[in-house]
Amino acid sequence: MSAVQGARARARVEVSAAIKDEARRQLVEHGAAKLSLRAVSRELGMASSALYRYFSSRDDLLTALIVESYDAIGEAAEAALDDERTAGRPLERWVALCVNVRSWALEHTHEYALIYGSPVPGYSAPRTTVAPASRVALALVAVLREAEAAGALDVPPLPEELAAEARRIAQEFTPDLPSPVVAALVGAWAQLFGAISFEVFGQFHGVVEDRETFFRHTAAQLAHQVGFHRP
Amino acid sequence: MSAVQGARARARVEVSAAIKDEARRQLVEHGAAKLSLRAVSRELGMASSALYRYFSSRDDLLTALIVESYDAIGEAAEAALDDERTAGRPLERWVALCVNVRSWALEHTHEYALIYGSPVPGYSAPRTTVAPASRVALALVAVLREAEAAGALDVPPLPEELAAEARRIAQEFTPDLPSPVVAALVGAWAQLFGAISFEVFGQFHGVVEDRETFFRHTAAQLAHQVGFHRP
DNA sequence: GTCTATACCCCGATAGAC
DNA sequence: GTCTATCGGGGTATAGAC
Repeated sequence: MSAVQGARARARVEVSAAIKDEARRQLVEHGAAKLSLRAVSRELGMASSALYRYFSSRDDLLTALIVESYDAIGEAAEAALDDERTAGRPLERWVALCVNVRSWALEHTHEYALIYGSPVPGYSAPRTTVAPASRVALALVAVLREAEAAGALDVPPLPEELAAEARRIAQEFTPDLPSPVVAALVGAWAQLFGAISFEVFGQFHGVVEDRETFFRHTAAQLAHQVGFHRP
Repeated sequence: MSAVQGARARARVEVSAAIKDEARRQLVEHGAAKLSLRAVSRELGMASSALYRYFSSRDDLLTALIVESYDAIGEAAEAALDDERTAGRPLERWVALCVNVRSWALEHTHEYALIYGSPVPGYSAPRTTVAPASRVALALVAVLREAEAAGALDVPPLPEELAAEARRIAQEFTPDLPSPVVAALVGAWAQLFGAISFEVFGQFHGVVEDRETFFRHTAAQLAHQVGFHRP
């Protein structure tokens, strides 16, 4: 206990953090598939074998980076929920949330690629990543709840073939929202990341110039898709 | 000329094709970042140095794979334009095109990841990839042209801040379509691949079950976004 | 918890013989 | 156009001393 163990624990998290920081730096230069414990240890001035006291394998380190990335983008999304400037205006809040997510992605393109790009070959994410991975979606749900409470939502029409699936999804994740809204949200969620990925991964090069304006329009469109009244 | 040179040329394309096939197989197992000429040569029973007669570098081979992937998904999209069953029904044709693209992606997940997933670190695509990369978008444009000619499009409303950008994009790529339609198309294009990527990369695991029905709905929604009348 | 040393693998690219 | 040999790197992971 006490002083000694406290100091040891502190040292442990500090070294752990230094390893993750350096690993993130290498993500930028070489990508997730080539993340290497040896290179990290070299840069940190440690023997590679010492790292195994902190992360039991390369995949273990990768998992830590993935979880932290999901948490960071999730926090960016959640920050929009606490912004008083948009209190009581759910549409603006929706757009702000999308904008926050996009900004995080543009500022952390390699971490974004890690979680929303191609899966890392040979790596299989453990269940511990599931909860952090859903934070953005849950933040979107929170905005929809506010919108629904404020009467800002029309339930979007849903083709019959989709009704059962929509009910199932709503039942499992947010039974308090109308199932067509939930189905529309899942679609909008995927499309939102499509817009962000195209920008982050460079597909808009030479096509879209004023990308922020363009993105705000996309976000507003997606809002309409999930039921927000037209502005 | 003639017989001998013909035979040589034939042999050359055949070996080339074998190399690319094996490389594609390795893409599946190890991903683009780890594509290795040595591994390919080993599997083919050749010396690694022999491969350099066919591809001057690893990146050169990667470029060939990227171009062929773009061409293949582009062909899948274009196939929808030749389908007589949807002649004269542009909305159905739009949906069919999207469905074709999705099917190709699901059947070639690793090639899809190569072109629409995270960029390969350290690799920079040469200009030769640009034309193949735009085939899907051009096929979407072709459907919109048919729809416009058939009077099946309402011009979607566009916020003022976007008007200039929309005109610029339309001017550069398809001046024959109304600029708001073109702007909406760019958005829909990105969102379409968002829907596909979420499915291909596994984000719908445990969320969406009947993915084909769900996708058709998404495609129809995107159609509406670019101006198709409601069904 | 850190080190050195080690086993056993991988890679891109080139030189020079045939 | 294919080969062997080579240069000069890279990696995961473990053993065993301190």
